[in-house]
Amino acid sequence: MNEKTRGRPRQYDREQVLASVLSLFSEKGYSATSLDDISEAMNMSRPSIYNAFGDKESIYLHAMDSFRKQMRRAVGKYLDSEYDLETALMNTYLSALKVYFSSQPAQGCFIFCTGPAEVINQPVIKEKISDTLIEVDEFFQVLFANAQEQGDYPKNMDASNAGKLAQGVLHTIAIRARAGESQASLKRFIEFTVPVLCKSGSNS
Amino acid sequence: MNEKTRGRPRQYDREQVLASVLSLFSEKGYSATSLDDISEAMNMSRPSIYNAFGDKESIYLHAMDSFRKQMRRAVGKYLDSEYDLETALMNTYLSALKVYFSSQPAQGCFIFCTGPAEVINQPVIKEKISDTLIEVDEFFQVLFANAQEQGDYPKNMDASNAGKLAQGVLHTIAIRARAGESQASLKRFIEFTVPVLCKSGSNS
DNA sequence: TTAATTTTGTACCAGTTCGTATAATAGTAG
DNA sequence: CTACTATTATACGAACTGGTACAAAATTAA
Repeated sequence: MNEKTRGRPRQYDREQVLASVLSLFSEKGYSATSLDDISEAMNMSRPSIYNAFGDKESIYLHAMDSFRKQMRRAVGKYLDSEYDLETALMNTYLSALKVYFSSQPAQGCFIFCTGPAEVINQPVIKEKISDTLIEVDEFFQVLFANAQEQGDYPKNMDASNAGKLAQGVLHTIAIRARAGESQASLKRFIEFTVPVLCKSGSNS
Repeated sequence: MNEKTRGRPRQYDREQVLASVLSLFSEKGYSATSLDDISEAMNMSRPSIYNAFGDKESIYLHAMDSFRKQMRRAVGKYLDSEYDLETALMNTYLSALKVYFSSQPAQGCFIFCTGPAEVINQPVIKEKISDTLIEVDEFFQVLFANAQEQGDYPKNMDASNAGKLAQGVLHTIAIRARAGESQASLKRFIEFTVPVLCKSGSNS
């Protein structure tokens, strides 16, 4: 890990500056953030940044990866099937809520609040967002499929679309948090929603 | 309507240039759109634009209003209580889907795909988005409340949160459309989701 | 006609944008 | 000590940014 390499040693910590730029992009979005802003936030000179992370778009993509990693750490454990569906969903949403409200004012989901604006003219960002959608859809789908095997969720329901709906809840929470809705209000929304997602179709 | 006023007559049609700039902002988002872009799209000189719509932020707000009006025209009729809940929801989503896919490539919802990125540093945009959230929440809430009165939806359910969830479906569809998910796939998603929203809680 | 009023077109500004060429710096390898 | 290598700092540049001063143009009112 701490191998000695040739050349002048870098003065920055990769994880740390990525966290800084993630926070910056999360606040201002992609287009409104300048390389000067980035340089200041990272405390690195422009050429160093370019050398380390590439151009602006590439920096943004690194920030997206960083955020995804953060979210995986926060909710990945709920894939372990020791949780029943309702608990897993509830914990997942509450963990996400914590992240969405982790700065003042709340900024919601970095990817789904700042990314979509750039999608039309930045194919690489579009690809990354699409990729994220798929990963999260699959995360939730597994939750529902597991529940089906354990008799916790009706087998005639489509776990794939159930997963999409579950991610949809995440999207709306993210947008609402960023738009100023209170954490308490969103928690109540989650408490309403989780049973709806779990019980749906049981009488069809 | 066509009253003669003093001064040089304007050469632009207000609705028309608003449609142009809406389309432009929808594609590029707020920050990535320059006044030169706007000037070209509107076919108006910079000072004329400033005189007619104010500064860039103000133009964006006008575009948001324009989009809201468009959506109201598209789905407003489903508030008429001659539709049952399931039909009203279904029609609303399908109408929205049409708007989200009305250009190539699909751009989803102008407000919820391009707006959130700007929210943190543009209080006025934040306010407008929050306002839109409330209006749409109320739209759906009325649908559920009406259904409750007609025995179509369980009275022990919270129509307010049901409305929020219904809008959440709109958000996720908008994001997914813009990220490249196909219209057919989203239509299937809607067909899965609507019954879930309607039947929820009937056995609690 | 003349004055008043509104919109339009030209031109400009100071500040910012992203990116890079060049050189200095700080370490390792032999 | 001398190469070699990777990172850092300075400085620059051409293009673009949002906004506006000013004068010309096109209409109505008197």
